[in-house]
Amino acid sequence: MPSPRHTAPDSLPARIAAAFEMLPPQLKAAARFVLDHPDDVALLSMREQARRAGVPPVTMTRLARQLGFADFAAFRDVQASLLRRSPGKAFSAEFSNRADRLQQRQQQSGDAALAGQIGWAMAEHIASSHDEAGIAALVAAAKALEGAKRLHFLGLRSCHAVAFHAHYIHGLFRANGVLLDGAGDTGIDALRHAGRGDAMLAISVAPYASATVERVAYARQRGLTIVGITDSRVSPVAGLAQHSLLVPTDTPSFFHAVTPAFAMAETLVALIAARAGEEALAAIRNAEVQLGAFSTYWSPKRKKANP
Amino acid sequence: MPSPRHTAPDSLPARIAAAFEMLPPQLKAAARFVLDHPDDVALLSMREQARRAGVPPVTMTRLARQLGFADFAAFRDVQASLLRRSPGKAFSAEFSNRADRLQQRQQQSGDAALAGQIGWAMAEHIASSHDEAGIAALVAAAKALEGAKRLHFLGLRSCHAVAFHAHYIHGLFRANGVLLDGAGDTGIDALRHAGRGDAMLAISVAPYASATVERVAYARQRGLTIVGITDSRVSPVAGLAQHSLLVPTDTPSFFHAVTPAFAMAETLVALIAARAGEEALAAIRNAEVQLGAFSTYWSPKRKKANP
DNA sequence: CCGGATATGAAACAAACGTTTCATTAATTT
DNA sequence: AAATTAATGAAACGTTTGTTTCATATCCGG
Repeated sequence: MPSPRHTAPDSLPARIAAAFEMLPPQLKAAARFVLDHPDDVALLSMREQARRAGVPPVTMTRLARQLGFADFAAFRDVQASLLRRSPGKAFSAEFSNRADRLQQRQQQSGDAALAGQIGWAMAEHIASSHDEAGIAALVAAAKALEGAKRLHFLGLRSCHAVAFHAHYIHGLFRANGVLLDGAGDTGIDALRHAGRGDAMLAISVAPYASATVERVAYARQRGLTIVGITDSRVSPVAGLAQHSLLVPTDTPSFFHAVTPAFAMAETLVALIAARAGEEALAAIRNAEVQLGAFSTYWSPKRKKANP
Repeated sequence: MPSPRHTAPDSLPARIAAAFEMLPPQLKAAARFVLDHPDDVALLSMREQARRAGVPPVTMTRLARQLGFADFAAFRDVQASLLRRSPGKAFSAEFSNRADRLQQRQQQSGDAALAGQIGWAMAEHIASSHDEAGIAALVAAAKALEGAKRLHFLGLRSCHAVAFHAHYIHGLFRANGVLLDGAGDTGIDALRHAGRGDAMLAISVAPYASATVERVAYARQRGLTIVGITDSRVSPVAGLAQHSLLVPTDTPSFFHAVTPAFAMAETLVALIAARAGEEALAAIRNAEVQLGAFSTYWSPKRKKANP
């Protein structure tokens, strides 16, 4: 027996159900199968579905077209994306609306399509890395870091920006952060005096900078608690870290996206701040005030109102 | 894309991870892809997975065998059954987790809820800033920047990481980028020799660093083309830039999220690279090869298999 | 009962699939 | 150094895929 599912008012299943009565008998048979076995659409070959539905293969093609898709493949793709555990699924209708729009956009010209896809990929990556399991890992990592005597930030090359930023915002409420940026090859010096009770946040995505790996290994050996933000559970730093925060990095562009790692770092530090309580909050406010005294920040000038 | 996931201790992914170190390099590449994209195993053709993993098709067959399956099909079937939402699964934690994920999230305790909300906000912000209008602005900005003689990157304080990163990835395919980081208060020097034909990418979100505003104003006066990544139509930088890319920055945390600005910068540079064509692409590849020659990047070492 | 439409499935199709084979290269052992 | 084993990818294999084509069957308004 098929598994009924309650669906959003204008979802694809709902659309099929609406069109159902208007279909010729054979297409109805095919549509019935699709409604009752939505998962199979993406997981079985079209011919296999036809077999199970008791219709010839052509009918599946015709059904897809009848529903407004160019292909059976197009139909299948939609079902596949609904099945993926990663993305929009976890999130509201707002998001899946956007998914639809993205599909339309794919037909646009090169630049716009590329930009749209990159943006979408990043949003999805962030959403998926902040899912249930990701958040659990995040909270655990925050707990592991908050008590550290010194917190070292390490990220080189494409990941340096992430380490830099994490260190910066961490510095708004805590004075025990150390950025291991290796300017003048001093990257490892601070670690000489570090040991048990200290911690490190290491960011590393493919291609992994070997200097990062070396330093993490060194830190590990010295007994630091290590949290890694990386792109695979088998990346070199994932192997060395007590806590690994995994972020997807692939994009339609030629670069690996660093944005998801950046997002993860921002969330992590925010979490540490939150756990540090009112004291930290006050420190953040205080930081801005102090900087304001030196006119670090711009403030709007009054203009004359129109007469 | 793709999404790494944190998994139960004895699940299939965990088994793969365990066997991972014993595998020869090519199989590792394949295994890495499988670990990082478990959904794709069931949803993509084997050849497509091989393409994405950067290995020849045979390797996927070999991987499946190595893991103890008779077929790639057998392996795929396991992954497919993990993906199905259907009956047998209906009682599993997996299913109900998903169904109620949003609701649960709201009831979660402070830390997890906060992390979830931050993640959601960031994903949302990125998606919304890559909408129709955002993309149009992005493409226009890329066009404006691609022809510049020199391209200056400016971002201070919380935005420095963004400028740094944009400069870094831009440097992978172009040699005309200049980072105005102002170390030792040299921030403005490079601008003395800049003028019409040059361009600037300025990143600035509230609270706006006044030094950034000053320098953008100076650049504008010297005739540079200016693209701003900022958080408001009425921010000081938006008023000075020919092209403004707007990013939302509010979060449930005490910090302004810089992630959306970071994402915008990454997309922008990717777009410039794409428009620069094959030449730029080759340069990017070349950059990685050259760095590889100095062993900048880590590459996996083989380990002995069990006797 | 006819005539023009719609509905249907068998067969043929190119394309893509997953696998096998085999020659070559890289490691390891003798 | 030589001998042996493991690892690798190109090419070719026979399947299976999803689609097109076309001839037949069915419907329905005259």
